[in-house]
Amino acid sequence: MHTDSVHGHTDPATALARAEALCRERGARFTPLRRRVFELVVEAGQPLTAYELLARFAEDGGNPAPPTVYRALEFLQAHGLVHRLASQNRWVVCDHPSDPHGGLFLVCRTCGRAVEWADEGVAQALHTSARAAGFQLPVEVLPEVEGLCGDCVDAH
Amino acid sequence: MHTDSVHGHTDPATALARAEALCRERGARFTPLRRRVFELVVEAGQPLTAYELLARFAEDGGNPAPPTVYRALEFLQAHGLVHRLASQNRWVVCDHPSDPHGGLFLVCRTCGRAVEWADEGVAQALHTSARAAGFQLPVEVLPEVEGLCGDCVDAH
DNA sequence: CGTTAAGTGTTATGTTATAGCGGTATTATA
DNA sequence: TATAATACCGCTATAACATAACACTTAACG
Repeated sequence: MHTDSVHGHTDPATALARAEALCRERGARFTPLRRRVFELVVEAGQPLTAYELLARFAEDGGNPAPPTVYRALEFLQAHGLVHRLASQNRWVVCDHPSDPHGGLFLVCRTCGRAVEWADEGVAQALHTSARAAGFQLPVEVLPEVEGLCGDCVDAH
Repeated sequence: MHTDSVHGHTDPATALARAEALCRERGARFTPLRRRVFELVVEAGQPLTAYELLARFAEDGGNPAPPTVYRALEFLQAHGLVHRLASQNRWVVCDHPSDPHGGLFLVCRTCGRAVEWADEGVAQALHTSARAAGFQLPVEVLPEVEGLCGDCVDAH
């Protein structure tokens, strides 16, 4: 029942095509720089810091300064193509940029991998709890929690 | 039914006495420095950055370097006397250091105030969801979500 | 094709956090 | 109580994360 609620396994080419289509649809410019940043985040397959992205540009022979990368990330985030993991200072691809986001990020304390897990139960519990506390939450909330992923549990 | 599940309104003297007792009980040293850091966090009544704490020491005429404050905060956190809001890079007092922590942090986007709201429903939903994703979470999880507090909603 | 807005390069700087060393105070142990 | 072991803290330096501000280029749109 939860088996198809996980995201995170789209292949890079598909993700890129989807991102491009989404931007075209919205009249947003998927420039080479933004495309490259997105591609790097997709290829990483796990959350990256902005400075790790800078380092990968350097490997390419490129040499952008931090603001360049941060601006691209902000653009991608604004269009739902990546998420910022605030608790990790890292950025991660979103594989379902057009779907609603009710759920949570599960981040493995050991290997660092993050899974975006859709679950209306969590979203509802959060909203109910927040309302009881007098808080108004945005429609989409994506809390981040740290734990151990299955692989790392198995590996003791 | 949720009316007594909020924390955050203990007066400073009580909080200090409680912290001191808890440390004595555990054989942990509640040194003047740690006491002072705790006191500053309590008095603030809202989440503070480490550098804001440093600034308050400076007002006192003190002059500690960052590691001094970070170390004290780590100690206090280890004993459950403060929480680190990872998404905010801020630290906030915990008013119920001996009780279990199932719930969430509600942080106001506008005024910055944070409320630690106990709610087993949220904790359960998170654990259920995490298990479905193959993750193992620590017993106590305290996700942070941003929204608008009642006061800031009222003030438009 | 010229005007405007958006995007990017670049420099500089601000903010948050930690490594590591050496000295002092406290605790444990004999 | 002497002394060994440990915990604590001051301090310097630097790492890691993030943004302000301005100049220049390119794309969008009449």
